[in-house]
Amino acid sequence: MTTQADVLALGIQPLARRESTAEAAAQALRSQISAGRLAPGSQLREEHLAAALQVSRNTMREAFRLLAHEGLVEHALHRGVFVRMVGVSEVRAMYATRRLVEPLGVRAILGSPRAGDLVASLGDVVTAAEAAATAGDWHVVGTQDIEFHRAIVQAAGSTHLSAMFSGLLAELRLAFLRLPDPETLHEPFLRRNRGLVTSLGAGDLEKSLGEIDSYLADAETRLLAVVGDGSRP
Amino acid sequence: MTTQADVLALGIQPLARRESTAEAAAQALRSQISAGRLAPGSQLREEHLAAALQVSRNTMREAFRLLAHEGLVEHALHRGVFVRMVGVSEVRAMYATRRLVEPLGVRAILGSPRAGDLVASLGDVVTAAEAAATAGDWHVVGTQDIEFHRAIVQAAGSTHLSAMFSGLLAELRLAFLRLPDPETLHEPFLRRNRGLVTSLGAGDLEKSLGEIDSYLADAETRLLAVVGDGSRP
DNA sequence: CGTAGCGGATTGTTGAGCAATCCAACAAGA
DNA sequence: TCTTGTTGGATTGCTCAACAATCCGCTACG
Repeated sequence: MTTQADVLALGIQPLARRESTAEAAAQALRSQISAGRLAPGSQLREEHLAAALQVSRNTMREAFRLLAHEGLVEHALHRGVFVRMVGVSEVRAMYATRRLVEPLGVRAILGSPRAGDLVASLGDVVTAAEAAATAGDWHVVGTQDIEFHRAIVQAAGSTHLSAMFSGLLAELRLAFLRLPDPETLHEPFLRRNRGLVTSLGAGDLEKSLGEIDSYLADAETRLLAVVGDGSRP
Repeated sequence: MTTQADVLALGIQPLARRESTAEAAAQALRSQISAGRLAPGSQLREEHLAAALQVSRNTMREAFRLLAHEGLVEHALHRGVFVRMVGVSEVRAMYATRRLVEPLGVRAILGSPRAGDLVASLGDVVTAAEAAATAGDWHVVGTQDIEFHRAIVQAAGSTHLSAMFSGLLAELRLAFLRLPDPETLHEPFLRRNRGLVTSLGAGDLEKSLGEIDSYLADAETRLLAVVGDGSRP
């Protein structure tokens, strides 16, 4: 006989709830946006998209709300929803946040008893990115770069911080979309991420923090150079 | 003639956009929840509330989405929306986050050239809370306590962090609702907040961080003692 | 040149309706 | 008695059609 206690002891969790139609529609838009097929600044008309995805206008609106909360689109009352335009001020804000948050992850990693495991899995991510770079797949490199930093913040152990940071990274991906030449941006970061893994592996807190800081300063500068030239300065 | 540049120079902002009906409905529920009239765990039936607020069911559902994203209610597919139940694990997560984030604010305040102004306005908040305590209005004391810590995090200068923290504090208010005796919880914190203002005013970073840390440890312990006894342990 | 209206297009909101799902109560079987 | 179907009512998920409110580009006018 299995008691309720037994079930709990097994660590069984409530099953992942199926996705609603609105969530599915949102996911469809999400992939279109992150693939760059829906350009930043372009308007998403509910009637048009509802017809394309074969859902009702109301459901479409619900999907828009989801995306708006994630920061992927902007909702202007009575005017419509637009793919988020990431400008100079947004990039500045994102990197201000990263400068505050990522060091927390670095400190947590080095202070953790499982520091070895954490650094090893970070190394795996960089290795995957390096392989993708060799293959010339810069889109994957970008994805792995984002994954790398998400993992760092995750190590801080705060669900709230992780959730916020995931949203920030999704926003950041919007900025990456504006890059004419992904290689120029991502190639140097690959080396920086590898360097960070090395200094983390050596347990050198000061050097690790320095690496993060220079990574962020460099990334911000490069992004601003590109975004600043955009249609909306 | 007033040009667009003139307008921008004056710092004039786009007029406060009127709220949509859904937002208004959400606001109504928000105040009901934070006033404790909608008990945590209770179900919100769309048809019933739509009738009460005299909006359509669709609009009501949109309001639910807004609240769900804020973490005030939980949405279970095909089962309905429920006022968020804050349990032991949620409280632990909230304070883990606060322990990471609030020190960032404290460091930012002491590192700012406007440290004096910042500390002064923090002092005003505590003063207001002390006045409310004298008057026996513990609900206001709680509000000011939350405002105090929101201001600290705001000083870190990250819009992302501030937004996340505001959500966290709204969640925290849900936990406060479960307190049978608000005075017991809030009274000691009043003194701690005053102490923090003092050490901030003295420019003592170590002491300030210590104050924050002991405030958080104390608050977590007290909240866990109450929440742990709740219906959902 | 600036602006005040006009009209089409789009969004905001409503209400009704039906399918899908949940849940509590009951019935059947070991 | 305990477990396992089954069923019916209640509630949510989604759609559809319609109308009101609002925005925006256009035109005409001073």
